[in-house]
Amino acid sequence: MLKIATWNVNSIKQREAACAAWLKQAAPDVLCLQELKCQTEGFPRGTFEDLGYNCAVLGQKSFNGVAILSKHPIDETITALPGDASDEQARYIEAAISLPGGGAIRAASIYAPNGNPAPSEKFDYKLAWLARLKAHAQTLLAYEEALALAGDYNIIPRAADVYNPAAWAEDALFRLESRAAFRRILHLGLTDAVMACDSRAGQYTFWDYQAGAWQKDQGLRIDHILLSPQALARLASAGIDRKPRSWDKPSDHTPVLVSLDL
DNA sequence: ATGGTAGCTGGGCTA
Repeated sequence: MLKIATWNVNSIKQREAACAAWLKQAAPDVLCLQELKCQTEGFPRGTFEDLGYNCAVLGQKSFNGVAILSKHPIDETITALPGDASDEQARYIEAAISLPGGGAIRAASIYAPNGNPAPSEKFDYKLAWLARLKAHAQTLLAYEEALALAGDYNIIPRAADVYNPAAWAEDALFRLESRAAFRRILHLGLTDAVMACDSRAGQYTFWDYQAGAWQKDQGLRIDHILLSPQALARLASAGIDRKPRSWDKPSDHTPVLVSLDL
């Protein structure tokens, strides 16, 4: 069984120990990380290599930053989302991974822009970035491989994925433009793995640090794993591990996980 | 009620 996970850690330096602890207990084959908030050279590579993971890292000073950890060999890495050579934000990394027995899977770690306030230049950047992601996803789907696009999409797909939809109607995470952009990506032929297994409301992946959001379970489902048809055909289970959000000094996000029969 | 928290950085931005 191949386990692929995604986790926005909100600073890998603050979350290095938690990340190592979670890797030991959940033992994913692949972990996509977002919001490293460190430069590539500052990534605590040794900690993860000691646990048996290869690391592909795209860092940036202060903000953003994405990585892919893999127990299996990483053959090829792409460190930019095509479509805008002037975009310097570290929000996308993709790896082709060889599996034991001769198979392979392609995985991307995605950190989509937040986009608030909306409307604004930030919101325009979010929508443009999502359009680039759609174009690239179309390219990848043409390979007809097992593919997982995993990460923090900063999009609440449905009203059932937010504790108070009315309060979030004008937020960049829930605006119709954002949800439409997400839906256009799905319509290429990708499947939201958690929804494919269980479409109930309240499967949150993020709880704000403020106002006791975690204690009141006032969360959002904004972290997603999208699968190609070849990966979906092998989907065994998908879910959210809430435990790390309850730990001391947590990230505001918690991991999302899929198991594939590969 | 224009707060409240966290991280990076060294004042303000991002989320």
